[in-house]
Amino acid sequence: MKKERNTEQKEIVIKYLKENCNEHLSINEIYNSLKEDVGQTTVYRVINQLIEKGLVTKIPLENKQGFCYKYNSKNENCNDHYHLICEKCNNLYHFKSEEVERVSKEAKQNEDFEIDSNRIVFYGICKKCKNMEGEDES
Amino acid sequence: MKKERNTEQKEIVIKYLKENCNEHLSINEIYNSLKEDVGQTTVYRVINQLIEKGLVTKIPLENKQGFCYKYNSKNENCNDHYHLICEKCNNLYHFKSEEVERVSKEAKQNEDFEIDSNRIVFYGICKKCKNMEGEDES
DNA sequence: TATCATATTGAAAATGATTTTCAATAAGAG
DNA sequence: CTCTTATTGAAAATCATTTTCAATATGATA
Repeated sequence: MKKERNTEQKEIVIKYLKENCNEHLSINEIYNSLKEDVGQTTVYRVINQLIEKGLVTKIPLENKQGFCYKYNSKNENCNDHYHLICEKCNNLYHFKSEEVERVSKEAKQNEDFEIDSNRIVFYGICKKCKNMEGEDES
Repeated sequence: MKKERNTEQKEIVIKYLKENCNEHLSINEIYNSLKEDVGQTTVYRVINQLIEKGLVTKIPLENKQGFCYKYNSKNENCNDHYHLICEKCNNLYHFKSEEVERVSKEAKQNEDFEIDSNRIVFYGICKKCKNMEGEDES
């Protein structure tokens, strides 16, 4: 039963995540913004602590290895949308859907699986990349 | 315009993937099964070729870095289910849902985003882990 | 069938993301 | 103020994946 301590670095990371709670950040984005005050190892550590507490959501990147992270501020409107990741450009889009709730219910009923609404991600092709298709293969 | 060649190794990997087309395999599982005939680098290379052709789907692992792969045999019933990954045990479950189709339509209409039906993954907690909850924190 | 250009292979090295190690520091309880 | 120990950060270790490059094998062509 170790007691967690409050440190300057932890506060800085949390502050930054809160300020950018509607973006999905890579470790590098976070570290580069804070590198004068917080080491990379610590960024990883603080974020992992926050994930354990359920305060941060980790979303796998497409194609590349690595993840992006997002602070789950329950006051903000971060629970009412889902995610679309484009397989071509890797961009992440927010997606409001009325049907997703029903999918969650189906999963619970049929599979007894509790879907984590913060972690619903669909992969595919975004508008931009769809329009560019064929431009490079004429 | 390089012409692709047919090699023994390529055939071995493809054969193995086809035989296990209803499982999601990590590179290690594949490599360990074939290591007497195919090198690891080649496993990676062949799989990447198949992904480019759309014959193999790559799904990010949860928590861990890395991916798992699955052969998309269009004859088999691999297009009629989606995926649930447990955040605790990392197990992957197949999930049949009638609602998911509607979500895809919504995404197309509202966001002009073409969801790749082979790559729909929901994260959450599976039955087994839900039941175990609390056992380690009394 | 023999020859040849080059795609493919695999071991080793390189890369990139993340974790571990460990000595130095600092939080906070007493 | 002191002391225990959680935390930090640089460097090393680890793990997944890609790149390099010399050796090999494919398949087109003579």
